[in-house]
Amino acid sequence: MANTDLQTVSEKAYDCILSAIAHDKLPKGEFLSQRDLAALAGTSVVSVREALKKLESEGLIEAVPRWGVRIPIETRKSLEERYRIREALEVMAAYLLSQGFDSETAQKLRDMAKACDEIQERDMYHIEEFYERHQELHLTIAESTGIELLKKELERIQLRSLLFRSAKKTWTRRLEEEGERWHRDLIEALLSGDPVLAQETMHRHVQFGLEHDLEVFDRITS
Amino acid sequence: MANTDLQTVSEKAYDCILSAIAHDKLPKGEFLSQRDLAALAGTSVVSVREALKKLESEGLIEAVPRWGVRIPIETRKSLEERYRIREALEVMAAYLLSQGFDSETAQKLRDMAKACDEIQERDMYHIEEFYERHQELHLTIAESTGIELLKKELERIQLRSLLFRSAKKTWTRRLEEEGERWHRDLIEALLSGDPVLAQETMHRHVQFGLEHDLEVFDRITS
DNA sequence: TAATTATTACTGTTTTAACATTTAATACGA
DNA sequence: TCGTATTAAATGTTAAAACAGTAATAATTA
Repeated sequence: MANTDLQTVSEKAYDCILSAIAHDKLPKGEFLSQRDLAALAGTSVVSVREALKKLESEGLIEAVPRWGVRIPIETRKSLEERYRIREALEVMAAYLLSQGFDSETAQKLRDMAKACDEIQERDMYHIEEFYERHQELHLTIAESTGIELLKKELERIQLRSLLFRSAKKTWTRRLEEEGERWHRDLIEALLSGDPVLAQETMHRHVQFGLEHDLEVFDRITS
Repeated sequence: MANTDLQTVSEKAYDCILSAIAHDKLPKGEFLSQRDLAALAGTSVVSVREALKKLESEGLIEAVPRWGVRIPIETRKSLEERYRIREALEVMAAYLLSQGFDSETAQKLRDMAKACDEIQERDMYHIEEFYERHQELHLTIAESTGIELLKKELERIQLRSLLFRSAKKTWTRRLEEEGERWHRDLIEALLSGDPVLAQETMHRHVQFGLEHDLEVFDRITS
């Protein structure tokens, strides 16, 4: 087969634009010039158009035929909708995981949960690292179900949170009030063997995440 | 804004290839020539590449960089994985719908369910129409929750079933054995106001769909 | 001066052609 | 006849230019 090491020019453009979105280098809500994006990425227009097609499928940009593309502005509703999909997928993951797992993955999940809790307790200003580990933990949960598509879809949905990431530079009081064994408790519920407990705990976990993000959102937009 | 009536050349290529997949005009599992696809669609190569990018994001083709694209061969596992995502989304839809709806949508759903049941009872050889109405009903359920993203994601996942559609030209005994108020019962459970009953009924409904498709799949591949 | 027309400079879109790599076939030599 | 080298055709990929619209500006006219 082909050498999959060196990335395609189109992928390079994708990474470039994605990074620009993540670091708030691009204006939101207004249409972007594809030629400017090509200049930014150092590629031709068709390569950025391929990249934009992928970004559109991930919900990171919205495209209007014959008009252009723009980065959607996060709203309270888009936040809630995204969390509903997350909840659906993650509760399913919790159910499946509670139905069967090997001791190896169990240990891995416990370790990752512990790492999450410790970052949160040790230094609550390392928020970037916390979010990274937190997302990694949730993706690993999905992966551990054996349903590959579940991880893939969750990853896709989670990518949208980049639209809101730059805003989440600070903790909310909610996070501090959570117990110091927050994620470890989640994992233990998932590994308890009780599907109802697993689903219920995951439900509350995601629900908490939504409320947290909404609090940040309201603070910013006010 | 722009005239959204006339479709883009890229969209035309998309429709063309999608139709070709749905009607089994393209070989599965082996790599396809993009130039041939361009000739088939009557467009240039870059336009079909844009179309392929979208098809890839929907899981209808898989792409290997610098190598090509091919239509994935449906397997027992891919079937099960897809149904797991469906279940996650649809159970969520059932929960949300049971929590609140207006009488107008309730009536619409009852009508659609009745239509489904009647097609099934009247003439069990109109399978194409049945599947169309059935899918329409489920999408309307998702839509009625008010979470637009839920319908969108379900639509995306359901599109993958095209890979298997050509095989589903016959009923299985399972379908005949189902009660003649099958879908009406589902809708009544969703509208009962009891979230647990709603979720549980939807769970069984999707589970039944999986078992049905698996039966067809096994019959074909043996 | 105000309104209208024409021109210019942008936009997204699409095609054509060129590039780079790989597969297949042919020709050549032992 | 077998094996190797060379050539030819085909592939995915990318860039550059042409196309088709739109918006804004400049020019012209009433």
